[in-house]
Amino acid sequence: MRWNKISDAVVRRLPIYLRVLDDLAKSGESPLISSQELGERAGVGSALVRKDLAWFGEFGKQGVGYEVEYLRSELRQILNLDREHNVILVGVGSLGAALARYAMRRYQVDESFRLKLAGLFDQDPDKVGRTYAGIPVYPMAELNDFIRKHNVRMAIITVPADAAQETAVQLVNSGVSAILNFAPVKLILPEHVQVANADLTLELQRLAYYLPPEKTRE
Amino acid sequence: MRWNKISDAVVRRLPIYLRVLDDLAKSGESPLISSQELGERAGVGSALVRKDLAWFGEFGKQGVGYEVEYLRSELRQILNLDREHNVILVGVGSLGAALARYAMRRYQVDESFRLKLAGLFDQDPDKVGRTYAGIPVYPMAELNDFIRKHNVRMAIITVPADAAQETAVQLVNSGVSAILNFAPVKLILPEHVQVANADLTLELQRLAYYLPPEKTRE
DNA sequence: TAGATTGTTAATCGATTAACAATC
DNA sequence: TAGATTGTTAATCGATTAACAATC
Repeated sequence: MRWNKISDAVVRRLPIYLRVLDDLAKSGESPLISSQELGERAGVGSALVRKDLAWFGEFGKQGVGYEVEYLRSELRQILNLDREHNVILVGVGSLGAALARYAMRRYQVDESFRLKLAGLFDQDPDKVGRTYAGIPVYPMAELNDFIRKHNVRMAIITVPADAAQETAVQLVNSGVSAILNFAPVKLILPEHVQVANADLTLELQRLAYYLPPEKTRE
Repeated sequence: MRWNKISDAVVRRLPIYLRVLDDLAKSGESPLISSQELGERAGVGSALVRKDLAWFGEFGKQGVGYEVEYLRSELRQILNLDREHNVILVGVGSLGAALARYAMRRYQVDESFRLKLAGLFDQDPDKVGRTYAGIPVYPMAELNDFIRKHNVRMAIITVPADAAQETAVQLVNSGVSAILNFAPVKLILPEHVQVANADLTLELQRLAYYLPPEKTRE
């Protein structure tokens, strides 16, 4: 089954639904959920919930709702989260190191989190050979081989802005097709590569727009 | 001047335009830029660039384009980036500490970055009193006073998921109106509070959707 | 069966793009 | 003046919401 042409707006909501279902499964409140309830918890209208899910199949029962466990497992499959993926991180600065710890803990604690940080890469010889959260740092020269050997399709970029584009191209050339980019740079890459930007500066600057005018100190 | 009702889609692009102009100013390529060129560099259509800017005034000259320096300064004003803002960060785990270093370095290196990390907060007594990148960690009990005293309107949340909602409410009650939230939780807050979610798990799960089917090892 | 809720179609809303007169 | 590019209006596109027949 291939569902081409699902809009990104839809795909972005699927992990949100999944999270609601995970919470529900953990708390064991009810084995069933209506689009109404699911929408409320996800912050989305009920009609939109039904429409989003309907793109992928008929998961509910009229008059009843959706089975939490069933829908959960379907969503995991749709999101490819039913199998493990090796992920690498490039750029082991303080942010990179923090994310490595974060991802690793998550992987160990939550068995449904199937994204495995398999290796870290850095250009600095002083960092190569060290480990963070048990994950070794490799030199950039080994990037290509590592990606191919471990079938890495997903990568996190935490290198400085001026190295980001070059790093991304290397990753893509080696076979990576999904990138979570923390560098404040718009990456220019082939169409088939998916990029998620975690551009904190942009977010902070956007927030600043909404700040109220300076209150003069009384 | 108050421009109510500007859509968030528009506001999100302003910092992108600003970044392009900053780069241009630094490289000194040209004192003028057309909506065409600006759009290309920002990854946006030229008509949209003109429409976005037109919400706030007439910044260009027909037949000529936009003056880089002038438009830059206007955008900074619109985004409230022409004055300094005190920001606090709550939750000094490894991610929080990394972000603190990141923000502080940025503040020191780039004089046009006017967001100043004024304090860190943590519930753990062992962390209180320490400093990160020169910024002291305060106990949660001092949160309220600190926010009022330093006129803090913006905060970064890096506490664990189960503490995020509570933390956010405290911040808002003390006067914070813009939050960058790293906890994997949908915060429920009054309308007037702006929240930017940096939910890495959601981003990674979304990226997983686009991964190609597992290639069987040859 | 009666009540509830899905899946889906039609209506609405909002954002982007195309086009062009105004004008530098 | 001739050429270029803005600011803006109208057309298009896409996403969300409303409504309801189908059906559990």
